[in-house]
Order: sequence, then C-alpha cells, then structure tokens
Amino acid sequence: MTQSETANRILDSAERMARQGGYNSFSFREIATEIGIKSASVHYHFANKEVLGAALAERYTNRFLAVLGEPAAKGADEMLRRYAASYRKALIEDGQMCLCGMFGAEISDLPDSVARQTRAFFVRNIQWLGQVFQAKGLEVEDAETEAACMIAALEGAMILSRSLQDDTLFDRITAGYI
Amino acid sequence: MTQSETANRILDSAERMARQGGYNSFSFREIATEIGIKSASVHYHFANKEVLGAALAERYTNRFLAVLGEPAAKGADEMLRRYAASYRKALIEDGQMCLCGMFGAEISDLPDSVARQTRAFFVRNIQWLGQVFQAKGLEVEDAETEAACMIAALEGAMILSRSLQDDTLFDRITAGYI
DNA sequence: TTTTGTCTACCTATCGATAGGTAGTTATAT
DNA sequence: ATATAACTACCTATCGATAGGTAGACAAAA
Repeated sequence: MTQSETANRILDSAERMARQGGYNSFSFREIATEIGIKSASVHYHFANKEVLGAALAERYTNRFLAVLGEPAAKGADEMLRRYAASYRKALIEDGQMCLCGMFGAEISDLPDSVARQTRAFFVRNIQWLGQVFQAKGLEVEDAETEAACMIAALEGAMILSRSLQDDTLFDRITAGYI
Repeated sequence: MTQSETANRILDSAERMARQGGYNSFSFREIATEIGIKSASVHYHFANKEVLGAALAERYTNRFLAVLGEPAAKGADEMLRRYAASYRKALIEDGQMCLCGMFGAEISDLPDSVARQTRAFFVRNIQWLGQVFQAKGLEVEDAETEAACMIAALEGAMILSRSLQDDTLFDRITAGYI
C-alpha cells in the first residue's frame, strides 16, 4: 500500500508530537494546522485516532527494523553497536524519544490496536536482538532475555538522560553494550 | 504542612491514574467523581493542574525514599535487593508503573514545576543508590553511573514487562541486580 | 462519471479554570 | 457569654478552549 504524500506528512507530524509527550499529545487539529490542512481532512486519511496511532506504531516499527537491516549482516558486536547507536541518534541528534517506549509506558490506557502494534515493536526487536546474541553463542532463551535486558537499558537510559537533560548519561548507561 | 484527608484522597486518585497513562490521563473531573466531590472542590485543594502534578511527584519521591530507608541501613547487597523489590512490588503486586518513569518519558511536555520535581526524583534516587554502590567499593562517579544504570534497567524493565504482559520478564531483566 | 482529496460548518464531550455562594467550625474581641 | 470575623471545605453555575468526530458541498483528476 503506497501512502499518499499527505498521509505521510500527517504521520510525520503525529510521530514528532507523540515522541515528545505520548499518545495524548497529538491531536487532529494540531497536526492539521502544522501541515496546512483542516482537521476534517486528517480524518479522510485516518478514520479516527486509534487508526492513526496504530499506523504510527506500525510505520515506526518497520522503519526501525529496516534501518537495522538483517541481524546477521555483519559481526555480532557491530550489530549490537548499530542497535544502540540507533537509540542514541534518536535521543541525541534528533532530540526525540522512542515512540514505542512512550506508547509502552502508557500501554494500559491505549486503544487495543495501538497497544497491539506497540507490543509488536518489542516482540520483533527482541527477536532481532535475540538473533544477534545467538550469534554470540547464547541459547535461544538466554539470547532473548539478554535482548530484553538491552532494550530495557536503552529505553530507561533515554528516560533518565532526557529527564536529567544530560546527554552524556545515555552514553555512560549504555557503555556496557558498546 | 499536614495535608487534609481530602487532599490525600485527591493525590491517591490522581497518582493511580497518572501511573496508568501519564500526566494527561488524570483530570479534575474524573478525580472528583471518583472521590465523591465536585471538580471545583479539587481546585480548592490544588489551585491548578501544575500544582497538583508537582505535589504528586513530590509526595511520590518522598514516600519512595522513605520506604527505602537510609542507604547504609543494612548490607549493600541487601539494599540493592530492597531497591529492586520496590519496583517489582509496584509493577507486579500493585499493577502500576513508576510515576516518575511516566513523567520522565513525557518530561518535555510537562509544566516546569512538574518537570523539576520529576528530575528531583531521579537525582535523589541516583544519590541514594550511589551511596550503596560506594559501600560496595566504587568511586563516587562510578557509583552514580552504576546507580543510573540500575534505575534505567528497572524503568525499562517495567515498560517492557507491562507492554508484553509478562511479569516474568521483569524478573529476568532485573535478575542481574539481585 | 466516479474517485480522490479537500473544504466549510457543525456536533457532543470534556478539559482546566473561575465566580460567587453557603454551611459549619474556629478564633478573637467585647 | 455573646457577637463578630475569619477560615474551611465544599457547592452550583458557567466560562472559553479544545478534544475527536461527522455531514455534505465542491473541485480536480481519472
């Protein structure tokens, strides 16, 4: 399915807002104003907020994994570095949180399909990282636990680093993984 | 300043909502309905939402540290276990997220005083845990970095564990700390 | 001529917040 | 002891702003 240019701009706008303040921090009106259309027109592209939120999480997940590439593309250590760097870039270069980290924190208040897509982000990321840790010699279960540890550390590092407005904190927290 | 009974019930209600969905998920009306007064009366106790939010974060921080006690009260390992257990209890027994983890995620969208109190939570927790790690022989700086690592892991573990609706994941992620 | 994408013009529900009022309690002054 | 004053903790009623959402008109493109 090829998204229209406007639909992409809606997603871009919503994503930026959601990564600052979560699911309740983007609105049809604000998105519309930002991209120069009316809020009713946003509904043409995304029937309701739940649909928009789910599309947001799905696009984010796909793009996130696409940037990473195949987990076995290079050496395992290089892939771990690449994974951590992807969070680092979001936080430090782009000044944004992880969309699914935000959604994950408030998951029990999210509409079903948004929660489902958020879960899918973590499942697929644990699988991806799990394959890397398997390449380092870990058994499947241990590898996926190790993967979850690393993702938790990265998500937590983002929250602490941003809260304390200290970019170096992110690097110090994640130093063990790179 | 001793809080009135009603003020405490307002805080209890707001805290529960905020720990499910963040700052935008509690409202004067909903709190009022829940405790059986009118929303205007909530304003009598807390002039505006920013004041309520800041009071929420401050009370949470004080209570959190009070439960922990002095960082040198027992052996360092016991204190680490106690610290991790405090997050575990919130998530698994009470089914709630860390209030300041929620606020931390959305900190750039929060009113100033709420952001300030949220920062104070992390600062004071890093100091507390830092003292424990110093008791284990680490230098001040390393101890505080180690403290930040542990807090990040716990906050991240909460998000992943709740997102994937898997309590055992929290224990597996935090196993290294206990 | 149908589809696509946008518009105007609304709606209902809810948000945080304010004004003004009222019992009931407590403190002060006579 | 009583009258006055202030304070506490709520109330009703309402405000303007904003939320998500809908119906229907319209122009351009296929």
